[in-house]
Amino acid sequence: MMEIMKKIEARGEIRSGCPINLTLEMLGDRWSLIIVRDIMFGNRRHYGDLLKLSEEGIASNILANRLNRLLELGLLSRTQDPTHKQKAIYSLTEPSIELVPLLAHMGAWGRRHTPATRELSIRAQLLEEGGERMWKAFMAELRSIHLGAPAPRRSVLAELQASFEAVAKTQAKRRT
Amino acid sequence: MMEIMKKIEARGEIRSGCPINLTLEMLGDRWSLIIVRDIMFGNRRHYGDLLKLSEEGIASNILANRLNRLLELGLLSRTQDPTHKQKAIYSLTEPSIELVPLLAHMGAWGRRHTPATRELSIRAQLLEEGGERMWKAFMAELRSIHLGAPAPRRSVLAELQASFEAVAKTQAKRRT
DNA sequence: TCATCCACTTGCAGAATGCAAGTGGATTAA
DNA sequence: TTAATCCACTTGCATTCTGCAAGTGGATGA
Repeated sequence: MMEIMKKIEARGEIRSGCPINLTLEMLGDRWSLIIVRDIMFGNRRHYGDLLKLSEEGIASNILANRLNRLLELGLLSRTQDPTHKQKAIYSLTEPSIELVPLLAHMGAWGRRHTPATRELSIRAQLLEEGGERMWKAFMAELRSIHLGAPAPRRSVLAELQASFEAVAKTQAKRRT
Repeated sequence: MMEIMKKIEARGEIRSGCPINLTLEMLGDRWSLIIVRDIMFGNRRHYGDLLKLSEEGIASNILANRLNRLLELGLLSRTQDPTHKQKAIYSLTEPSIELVPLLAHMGAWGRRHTPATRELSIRAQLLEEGGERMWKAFMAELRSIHLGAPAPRRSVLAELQASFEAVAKTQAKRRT
């Protein structure tokens, strides 16, 4: 926790000791949480995946910059992909896994107050309806995927993905 | 809801229909949520209050720009102060009042993962411990203050303020 | 062997940020 | 009545950030 902020502190960026302000200093830009979201819900683990599959079209230099920043802040970790010398694997850390409730609330708020598409909202809807119980299960699953913890029985990721694909299919039909 | 985003849509800023992304397009910068926080928890209702009492030292042009943006997005409303022809009163709207759970979570996360000061964390701690029950009561109070709804019995704002002042007092002693 | 993949980097134009100073009208204290 | 102050911003300007397009050098696969 203390070490997380040392870099930011060193940069002289801290404007106040308010926890909301400090959270915004770490994550309050257009891309950092988008990247965390893609790693968390989309299981994108490589730079190339994050770049090419990006729904919002992040620029390559911005992606590189933000990944480095998130590494420095301790919100991501980076390891070698054993199958490919040039591939790096980005993983969530405990602090970023604990962003699950925050992202769930952001999704819930966005679903109510922005023109989010049904296709891209279904995960947020499930997560909202699932409540804290589901968030806990999801966090346990993320700890298994990203931190090597034992795998839990329930796979929230699979549930979310199944619903997304079901909706995507009906939406595709509707479009024909 | 639809109208809220029309301005953003018109600006051609929408990058995807994901609710998390759209929430970030509205609020994902260094200052917008800080302003909402100050109006919500600090009951700052005038431009001058927001500027001079700002813990983080927001610049006057940025404040003006963000207030306008938040007005356009429907996250704030502006009325005349009847006691002073030049004074404007900024109020929260239903969408911004519904940011309470999000801000509560941000405070909770920040308390755990950033070097927030005890003095500025006490409100976040109370709000975290109070849980959804307290958030609901707080939102009812905000609807009374900002939207003219009937006043609820419980004043969460008073509770938060009392605790903050108690901590501020002991912190002041400790500093002597 | 050679095209492709990989994680970035570089150059550059335009936009956003932030500091300091100013604006003109309304209010208040002497 | 007059002068100082308050009020909600605005303006000018230097610095930083953003985002597009193109490129880099080494590893991989056909």
